[in-house]
Order: sequence, then structure tokens, then C-alpha cells
Amino acid sequence: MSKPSIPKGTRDFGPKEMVRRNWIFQTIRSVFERFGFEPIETPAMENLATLTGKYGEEGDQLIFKILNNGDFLNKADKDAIAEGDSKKLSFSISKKALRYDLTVPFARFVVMNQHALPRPFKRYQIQPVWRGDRPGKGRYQEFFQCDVDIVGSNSLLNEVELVQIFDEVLSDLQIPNFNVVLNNRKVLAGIAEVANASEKLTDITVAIDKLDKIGEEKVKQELVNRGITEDQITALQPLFGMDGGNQAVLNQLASHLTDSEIGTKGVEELRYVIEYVERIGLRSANVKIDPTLARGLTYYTGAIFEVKVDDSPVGSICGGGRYDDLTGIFGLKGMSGVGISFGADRIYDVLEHFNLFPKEAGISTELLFANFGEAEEHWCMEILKDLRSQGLRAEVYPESSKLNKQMKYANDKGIPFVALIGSEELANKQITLKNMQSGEQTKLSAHDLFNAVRG
RNA sequence: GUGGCUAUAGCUCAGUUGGUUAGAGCGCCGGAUUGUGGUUCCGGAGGCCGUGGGUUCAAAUCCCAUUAGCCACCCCA
Repeated sequence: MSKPSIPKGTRDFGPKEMVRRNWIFQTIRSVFERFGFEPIETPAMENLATLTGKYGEEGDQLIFKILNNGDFLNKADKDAIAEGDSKKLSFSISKKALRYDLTVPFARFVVMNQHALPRPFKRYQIQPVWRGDRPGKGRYQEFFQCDVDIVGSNSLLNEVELVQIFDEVLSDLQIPNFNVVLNNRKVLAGIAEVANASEKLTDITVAIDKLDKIGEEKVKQELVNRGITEDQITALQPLFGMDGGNQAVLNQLASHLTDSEIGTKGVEELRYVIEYVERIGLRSANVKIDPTLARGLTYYTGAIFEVKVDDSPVGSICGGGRYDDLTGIFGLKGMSGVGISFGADRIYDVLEHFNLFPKEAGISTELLFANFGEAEEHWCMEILKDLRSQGLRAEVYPESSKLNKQMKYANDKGIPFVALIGSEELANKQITLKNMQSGEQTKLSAHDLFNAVRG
């Protein structure tokens, strides 16, 4: 028999991890709800046709396809088999696939339920997504996204509120030194237009996105490789030197893009959002405009967001942006939306790396009753019923094993208090309460137990 | 998809130019302690040396194949 294992890029979560993960999800959920978002869920699998063509050619390759049930071979594309064309074949043997993100299923959901939803519609969704990517540091094949989106509103106030949500969530989670990076797809379009290379927009954005990683020279080399001419690269030059704070960058961008209508619009949008956010003030977020931020997804049309943590072991922990016509491909035109996504797994990795999980995020049971025998146990159960009704997380050791073993159980499980009720305690109706951290023991009545543990 | 590295106890790893019974730390179990965990001391269990083949009197060690994992590139959350 072979050793059991799980697929690469997937993980089991033990009790300790789950308590911490739930704390992250709960924090995120609570902020989303405070901003008026409502929850939805969609199926893990979608029709393959719903997902294909939405994430670019590269993205399509990473979608996990589900093999048809039944006699799929009989219905398979014989030509594709003969030609050895696996990509073509896959569409004849697979009709369903695992969702790749939460935004496209959301777009489908909005189109299907358009008459039943309030406008604008503000939803949040916390579910796993799957990508057939090569796993690595901070990179999984199954991971959770926590999305908030607003559809049916063009107002830039939404962008402002999303920046506030970044700030609220990440501050509540005590993420240190995080930067909310801001750009606008219209600025990128303007840049390409001014360089007289509008049809090369994607190539340009993919290349300059790497600026902070590989440096100016290599970016230029990549631009050349992607077929950008010398003249066009010269026209892109001002991009490489932009710095000196958000206002300065905005001013430089504005003058660089005066001849581009769309670019100017993008700069105005950026300016509106950044000035609004600065007027209201943030708790701990550092907001930065970066005209080289591109992000891979093809459907963004306006604002683009990304959150990075200084000295982080993983890449970006959040992303998002505005899309003018996401629902268009499903038949509902002119519905603009804007949204952001929190990568819960990467947030976990960051908190773990900096050792920042609060202590209470590791505690499940608050109080354990040691078990000394039948008569003592009966009293424990009575007290437990009362304590649990008050909301205390408490349990009794299920058998009267050696105390040694019971104490070890409490210690292993990180239970902060143990109540000892032996024959003497039972006779006097006094409970011995042990504080597992200090080792200190006190005697008290059942009535005082709750406050002693919670105090 | 390309290149490099690794695979030995539950985990992290030692293991000499090939040589007798493959070790350590941590963890686990038991005892010191049948009313006290964590700390300390003592003891114990746990291994087809990733898998298949080859060289050799002899292989964890050398060679070939295979599988899995790690790092870099590419791409991305």
C-alpha cells in the first residue's frame, strides 16, 4: 500500500490553522458587512464555456477541466485525437471546470439574476478557487479568495470606499507596512497612445509591470523583444523616472498625457480617488500611485489596485480593479463594476512569517474540567451546561484517566484554565481552578467560575 | 515548459576513499509523579536508506532509469 498524499499545491488545515484562518475570514467578513455588502456563493464548478476566453490564453491553460462522466471516449473529437491536439480534444471530453476566480462566476450570477438584484448590487463572496499553476512559495492550486464587488455604479466613490476597505481589513489584521498601489488602465492606454503604439497596449503593460523587479534596461530589452520600435520606447521614457510622491507623479503624468484624451481622463480619476482618500484619512495604509502597475487580467478598464507588504515572503496579497463591461459577454451590456480580492492564504503566510497572530486566535477551548470519577463528573456536567449557555467554550475530559494525562491534554490543546473537582472539592462545593500559564491555583464557587476564566 | 539540487525514523538532518548491528536533535510513548501540564532526569518504541534495475565478495554510499519534492527562469494571487 502506498503512503497517502494529497495533490500538489493543496493543503490540509489542522485545528490550529483553522482557528487562525477563521479569524482572518471573520475579520474580512465583518468589514465587508460594515460597508453594506451582502454575501453570495456560487458552485465550485461552472460550465467550461463560462470560464474560457476570460483570462487570456495563458489563463485558459490553467483552468482545471472536469472529465465528462459516462462514455466520454465515444463522444470525443476523433480528429483531435488523430492530430494529437490535446487542447482541441479537451473541449469534446469536458463540459465543466473548477472556477478560476470569483469575478467571472459573479458576472454570470448577475446576468442570470439581473431582475432580482438591487442596483447597485454590492456583494461579497468568500470561497476557494483553483488554478493549474505550478505550485511554489505562497502559490497554491487551491486557495481562497475574499471578493467584494459593486456592479451597476460608475461612481468613483466606490473606488474610494474600496481603498478604505483595504485599510480597515488589513489594519484589523495588524498587517505591518502595507502599500495600496493604485493605477488606472486609462493611464496605461494613454501612455500607449502617446507612444503611438495603441495596438501594443498589452505588450507594453506586461513589460513595464516588471520595472521594479528587473529594472529599466531589461524592461526595454523586453519591449524590443515584443516588437516595440526604438521611437516608441523613447516616447515611453518619461515613465521610468516618475517619482517624488503621489502629487508629483500625478503632475508628471498629466503633462506627459496632455495629448491623450483617455490618458487625461485616467489621470483625473486617479487624482479624484487619491485626493478623496487623503481628505478622509486612513488608519495605517500607505497609498501609492504607480503608473507601471499593470496586472494581468484583461478585463480591467479603469482603476487597478494591488496590495503589497514590505519584506513579505509572498507576492501581492490583494488585487482588484474596475471593469466596464464584464457582464457584456454574458449578454448584459453597459454594466460597470469595480471590486477587490483578498488572498486569505497569502495573508496567513504573511501573519505567520512576522509571527503576528494574536494569542486568542489560537485558543479553542477556554476551560477543561478534569475527570476524577462518576460522582465528580456529574457535577461537572451540571456546571458545564450552565457555562456553555453563557457562551463559554468548555469541556470535560471524557474519562477519569490519570491526572497527568488530563493535564497534558489541556496543555497540548492550549487550554488556558483547568478546573479540578475531586472528592474534596465535591464535598465542599469548592472548585480548584488552575491557571495553566502561571501555574497558580485558586478555590472558588461554581458561580464565580465564568468571571474567573473570562476575567 | 527550460536549467540546477535533493530523496535516510513522525519532523529536521548526519552517515568517512563502498566494509560488520545505519546515528543525532526534536517529537511520540512509558517511568520518576495513582491530585498537577509545560521545565528536569531515566527508559522505550519507531527504518525495504523514494522505487526498479545494474556494477561488486560487499551498496544508504558508485552507474542507469523512474517517480516525487525543492530552488532559479517563465507566468501569476
